[in-house]
Amino acid sequence: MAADALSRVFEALADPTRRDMVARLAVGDATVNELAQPYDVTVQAVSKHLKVLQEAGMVSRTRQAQRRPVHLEAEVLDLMTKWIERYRTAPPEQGGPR
Amino acid sequence: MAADALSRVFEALADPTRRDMVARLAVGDATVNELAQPYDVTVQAVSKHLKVLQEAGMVSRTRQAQRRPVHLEAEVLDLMTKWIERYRTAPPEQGGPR
DNA sequence: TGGTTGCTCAACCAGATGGTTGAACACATG
DNA sequence: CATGTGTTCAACCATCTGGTTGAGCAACCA
Repeated sequence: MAADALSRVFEALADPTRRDMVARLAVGDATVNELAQPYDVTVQAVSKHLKVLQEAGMVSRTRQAQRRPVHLEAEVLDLMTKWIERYRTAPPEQGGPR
Repeated sequence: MAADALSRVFEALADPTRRDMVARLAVGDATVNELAQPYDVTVQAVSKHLKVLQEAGMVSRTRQAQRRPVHLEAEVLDLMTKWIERYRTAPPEQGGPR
């Protein structure tokens, strides 16, 4: 995949599992195990997904004993929004991109 | 890649070349050759990129003699915007997603 | 100390992606 | 009809992706 920030964010959200995780994290921080629970994949696979989100700057990790809670960092979404606003058909307000 | 519409749109825009093409098409329709001109790849490669954009519903093709002009269909971007708005840190207005 | 829990790293695999070249199709024009 | 232009299709290739299993590390607990 291309290495630029915008590409990483779009790429990260191109996977429904990852979008789902973002939705889950919007409710509150969660551990890898908690995030893996709804899905029919191994914890390792979920850990990989998180790595993608982390490299896109969308989540951060802390340490809490042996747990590594995941925290949503939604600021990067604004990067995408700024790009998209330029090409939307239905401008949310006049005057170009916010 | 996952087959759902939202994933296809995110995926399509995860490539800087394709984003660039969208930017070019926002100015006006263009043929495959015109679109390929700025890039250091074959016309076939550009044709493949267009196929991705088309399958994401972001462009349509007509026929004009032997040319097949490409037209931007920006409506699908709203799909993405709706998703994103839910998780942005800086809500453009109160009251949840538009 | 030794075991258990939470997580990551490494190696591997099947399938997708983005590029190539070469051939073919569609249409206009000599 | 033959040739040139614009585009796509097919086959191939290297690399990436999303999954697996197995091993290992870090921190708590008995």
